[in-house]
Amino acid sequence: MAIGEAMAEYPHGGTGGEHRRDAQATRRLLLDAASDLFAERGYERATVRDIASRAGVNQALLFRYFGSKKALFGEVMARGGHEQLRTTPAERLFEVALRGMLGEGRGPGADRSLEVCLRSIGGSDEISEALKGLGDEYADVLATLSKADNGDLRGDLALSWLLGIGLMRVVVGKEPLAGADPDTVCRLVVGALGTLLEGLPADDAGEGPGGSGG
Amino acid sequence: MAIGEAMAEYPHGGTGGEHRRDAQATRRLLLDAASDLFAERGYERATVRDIASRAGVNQALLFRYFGSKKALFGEVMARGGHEQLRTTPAERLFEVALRGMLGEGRGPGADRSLEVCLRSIGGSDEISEALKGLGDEYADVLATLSKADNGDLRGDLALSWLLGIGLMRVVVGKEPLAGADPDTVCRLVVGALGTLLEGLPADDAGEGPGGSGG
DNA sequence: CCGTGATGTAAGCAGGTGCTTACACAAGGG
DNA sequence: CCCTTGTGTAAGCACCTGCTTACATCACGG
Repeated sequence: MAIGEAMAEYPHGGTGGEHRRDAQATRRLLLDAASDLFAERGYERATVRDIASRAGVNQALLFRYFGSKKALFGEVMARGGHEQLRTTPAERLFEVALRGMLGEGRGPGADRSLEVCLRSIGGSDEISEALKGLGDEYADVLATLSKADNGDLRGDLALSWLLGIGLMRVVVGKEPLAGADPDTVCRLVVGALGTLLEGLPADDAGEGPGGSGG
Repeated sequence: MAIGEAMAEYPHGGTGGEHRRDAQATRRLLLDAASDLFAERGYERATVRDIASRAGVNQALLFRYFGSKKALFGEVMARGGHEQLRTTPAERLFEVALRGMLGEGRGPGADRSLEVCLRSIGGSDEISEALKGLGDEYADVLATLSKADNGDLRGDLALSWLLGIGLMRVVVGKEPLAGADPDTVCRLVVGALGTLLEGLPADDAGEGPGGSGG
């Protein structure tokens, strides 16, 4: 995943498989490793030693290139994220983000920003601020889906549900939610949210309580 | 369980306000301090030194009386919690828990178990297991509010929203949700959940998107 | 009175954390 | 060639963590 995506051409034309001395390449190695570990363990539990080890470099380089663990976290969040926000129309954002959280299209390079957020809760206050910032961007878009005067609050509530579902499913692993079919979950949630955000394109939003097949 | 069963009369009949050498009393002091700090900072960020300091006793006593930080956490969770679960009828549980999370009736001695859960996410796996257990109890009750065949999944989804709202409001402090009127939030959420759990007593569940006054 | 045991305390230990420093190796230019 | 500059590395520092140990202090029984 992380390795081998830009190791083709080195400035000195190295043909060997060994990674020669290339600051940009090791920088990216560190960023990739940090992205993975932050998503897997959250900010606090991902140690700089683990990150450097997974990147295959010395941890001192991490501080030479990024200055501090927090700065590295900032670069990770700034790099990976926001594609989903930019490329997804508002009325599809909730479902796309929800399906991303439910594990669909969790390929390499997928946007795991929300996952990182969930696993980093309770860390330092500065981290919480960074996470609040990302949440704001999502909530702002979701708020446009309601014409009510408290549309921004409704956007917050929709985002809350999104994160709560991710919390229980990805972080806690609570059953039966953790093993539930993404389609079923999505249908139930989007249907219920139709009351809150009338701009959501409901599959079959009006379905009764006994509806959805498992 | 262990506390409060022999507190009233001291063996030496002490009438003074000063706490004499009383193991039960210091045990309770430690439990109270731990309860507060776990709720404020979560499990990991609440250190045994802070807990002992807030209790006004030496930290060695913490280990003498509880053995380990994890055991202390277990006693805290076993002591405070579950009153809400036992004393609240199923159809009111969601709203009561939601209002508790929204800050109403947050007096001393209130059940902050869910708050502790939220702030302790990402800690050690054993802690996550304990939190999953508490979540199971809530979700089981909520699941009874739907007659659908996937009622347990619907219960999980309702609990997810509850925790997600607490996450954004209490832990992250995201506006406008953090400062929103509990009544408004409750009305919006319970209304939307009416689609999911038909057993919820909706205030005015059928309200349209532009309804609720802010 | 002193001894015994429960209670409280200061100091320390082993391990982990983010971060720094002193040094080794590889290029490029004089 | 040597010297400078950029890159990689091992070792260590200062601090914090949960937890332990050796010691003081009080209540009570002889």
